[in-house]
Amino acid sequence: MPKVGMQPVRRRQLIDATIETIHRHGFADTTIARISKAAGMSSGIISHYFGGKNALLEATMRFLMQELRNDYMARLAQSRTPVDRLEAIVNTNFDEEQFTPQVTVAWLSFWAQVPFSEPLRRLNNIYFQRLASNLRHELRQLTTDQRADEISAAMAAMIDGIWVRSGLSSGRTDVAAARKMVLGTMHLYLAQSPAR
Amino acid sequence: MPKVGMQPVRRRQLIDATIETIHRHGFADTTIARISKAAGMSSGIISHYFGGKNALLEATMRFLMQELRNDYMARLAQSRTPVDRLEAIVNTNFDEEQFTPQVTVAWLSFWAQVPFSEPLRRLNNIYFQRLASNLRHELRQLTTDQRADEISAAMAAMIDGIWVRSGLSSGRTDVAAARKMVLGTMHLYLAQSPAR
Amino acid sequence: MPKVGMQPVRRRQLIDATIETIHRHGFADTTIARISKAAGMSSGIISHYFGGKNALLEATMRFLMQELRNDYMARLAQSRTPVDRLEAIVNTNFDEEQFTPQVTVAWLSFWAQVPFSEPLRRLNNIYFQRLASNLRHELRQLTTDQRADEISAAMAAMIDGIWVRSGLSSGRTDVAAARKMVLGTMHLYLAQSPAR
Amino acid sequence: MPKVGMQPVRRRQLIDATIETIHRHGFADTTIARISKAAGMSSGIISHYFGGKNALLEATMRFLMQELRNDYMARLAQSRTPVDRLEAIVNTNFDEEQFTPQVTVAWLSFWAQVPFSEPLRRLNNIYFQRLASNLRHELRQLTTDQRADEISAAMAAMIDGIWVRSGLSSGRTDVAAARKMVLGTMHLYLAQSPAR
DNA sequence: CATGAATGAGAGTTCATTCAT
DNA sequence: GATGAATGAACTCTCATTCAT
Repeated sequence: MPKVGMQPVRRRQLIDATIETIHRHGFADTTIARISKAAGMSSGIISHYFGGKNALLEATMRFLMQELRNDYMARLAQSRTPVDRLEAIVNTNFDEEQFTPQVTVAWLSFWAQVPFSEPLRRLNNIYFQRLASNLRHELRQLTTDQRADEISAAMAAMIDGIWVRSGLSSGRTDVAAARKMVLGTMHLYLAQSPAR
Repeated sequence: MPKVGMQPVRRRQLIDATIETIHRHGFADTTIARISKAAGMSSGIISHYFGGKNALLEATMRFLMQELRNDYMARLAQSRTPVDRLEAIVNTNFDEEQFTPQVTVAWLSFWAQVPFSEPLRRLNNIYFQRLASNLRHELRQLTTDQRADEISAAMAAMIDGIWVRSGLSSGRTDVAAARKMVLGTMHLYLAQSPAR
Repeated sequence: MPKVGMQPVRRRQLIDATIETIHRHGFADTTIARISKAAGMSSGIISHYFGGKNALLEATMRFLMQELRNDYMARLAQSRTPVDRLEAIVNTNFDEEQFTPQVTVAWLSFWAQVPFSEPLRRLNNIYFQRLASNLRHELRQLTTDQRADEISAAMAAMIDGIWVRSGLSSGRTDVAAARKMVLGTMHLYLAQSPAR
Repeated sequence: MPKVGMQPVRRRQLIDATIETIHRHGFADTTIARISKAAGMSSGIISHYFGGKNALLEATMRFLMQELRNDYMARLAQSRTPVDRLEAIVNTNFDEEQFTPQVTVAWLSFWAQVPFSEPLRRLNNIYFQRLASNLRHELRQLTTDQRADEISAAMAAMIDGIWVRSGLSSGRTDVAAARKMVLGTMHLYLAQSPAR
């Protein structure tokens, strides 16, 4: 009997190889041949496990989102106040493990495809909505709904802006500075906002 | 008799066709055949005028930057105070003419290529540095150097974040709201900053 | 305890699945994966039992010929006169069980491969020679050798022509009409032939 | 300016190369690479002129039908009586130029695809209907409608049967014998039929 | 100056076969 | 005996580039 339970392992290996390949060669030059070689497997394996290149790319983006999600849930468990949870959200988006050139470059690549791929668009909408919803929910406990929405929008734009700029810079971006910038802006806004 | 001075016209037509094609089909599916068809010319013309596809893409990104630059220079001529000029910078980045889905989607595409194309990286660095430099220069007249740098970084991140999010949303983004968000944040920061 | 005598059963199941698959997807799209799935077995089983895809296809064509042969032998046992036996030959070729879309489409597929496969060519030659030989043997008892050969050739061409046309038509061909056409032609020929 | 008017020449060259390749390697092993090599051109040319392999195959079958049609029209122009025209039909189907191993093997290949390709099915239906219609039209001037239909069916089956058997035999089939067999059967039938 | 026919390398995908279990 | 994971060669199609006209 063949080895059982290899599926999740192989899928994970291929997703890692995809991130690696996007980072090294760029989305446009991320080919099946390069991914499978990076994973140390044959080219046929991708169709075998994912059905095709696009499905692997979607799975990779979904995986990146899930990593953010997992990180957030872990941090959330240790947060008690709304401000704690807002910090958890920001810290998740600038986690030392996730906020690497590999990952930010991959996100940039996916974002460029989003307007032309329905599955990627759907995935990205989930990310956008989840971030906005999480921010709004906590902010609304601290100030008026309208003000909370404004602050949420500003924070979300700033977070994504830092991600883009990180993808575009060579070298690692300063995680602490990024957190400080977003949280600093938030506190500035909150200080000027009517309490709930 | 050959037409004289057609070169700039043809080049401009091809650049417009490139932006149009990126917006319609995405960067990956932007082919020589599609661009030349959109421009109503033959496929050979691109090598003829630009030497190759990549050179046309670089010229297109350079053109987009130049448009921003031109717009900024025009607004600058009418500005007297540092705050006026800061508003000019922000308004330029959210100009009704430039801040369209066509253009934001094109920028997103170029950004995704930047980490893998030396010419695009150079072009983007010019954009980044110019924006930072312009912002810093004006802000330093209003507060301390360190504070000015912080505010400049926050504003730049926010501007790029709004651009990304605009490229990723279908439909046009609200220009006035974008301006208000960035300038609002700026004024919030300045209000908390020591005057120069 | 391993099951004994499974080999013939498995082989027969795979041959049936092959005919089914050729009929459903066509020869070109008859893959190992499809055959084994239709048979409810693993893909490896075909190499296991037949050594490879081609050997299975040959075995399938051989099986179809054998079915015709068996049918003919059964009918022959009940025939007494040359004309009876000629009718047996024709009826065998248009037997309700064999002369189905499944089988005629499969024959068509095999015929198209015959010019390029030595094993299939050999098998088909057996079919051709057997049919001609059977027809000739009976006809030579009714008329001159030369005339018998002419009639045999005409009948054989007509039989194969009806098979082709049946494979090419959707829906079942009228078995009775086919028999009547071939036997009618035969009797027409015989009526004009010198008796032996 | 590029050469004009090459399109029909190139298309014809590729169709010839397709027939040649089918005859030499079989339908299943008729690849773009082999066809273009046989035509002395690059592999990309097929997509350029036909849009894809399937379209080339359809065009090839259509070409073979058209050749038969042209031959028939030429013979028809010299025919005066219904029997003359019936002979023209038969002679067309066993023309020395058309009835070659190359062509009969190609037809066999197409026939095997007909049940699985809508375009090929449509083309073949045209061939079938045209042959039947031509035969019936002439025969109905010689005997009753019902009898004419019977004779037409018998002749059509015999013609296709001879084509199949020709494709399956190595070496050329005797054209004269084929004509004699079909026309002989026809006259036999007509001699036994009530005059109109 | 401008065309578009032609090329051929490289892409994603399919699939018969192998073999450890 | 039987499985199905894994391979990699071969396929069709795409496309940037070249160049004769």
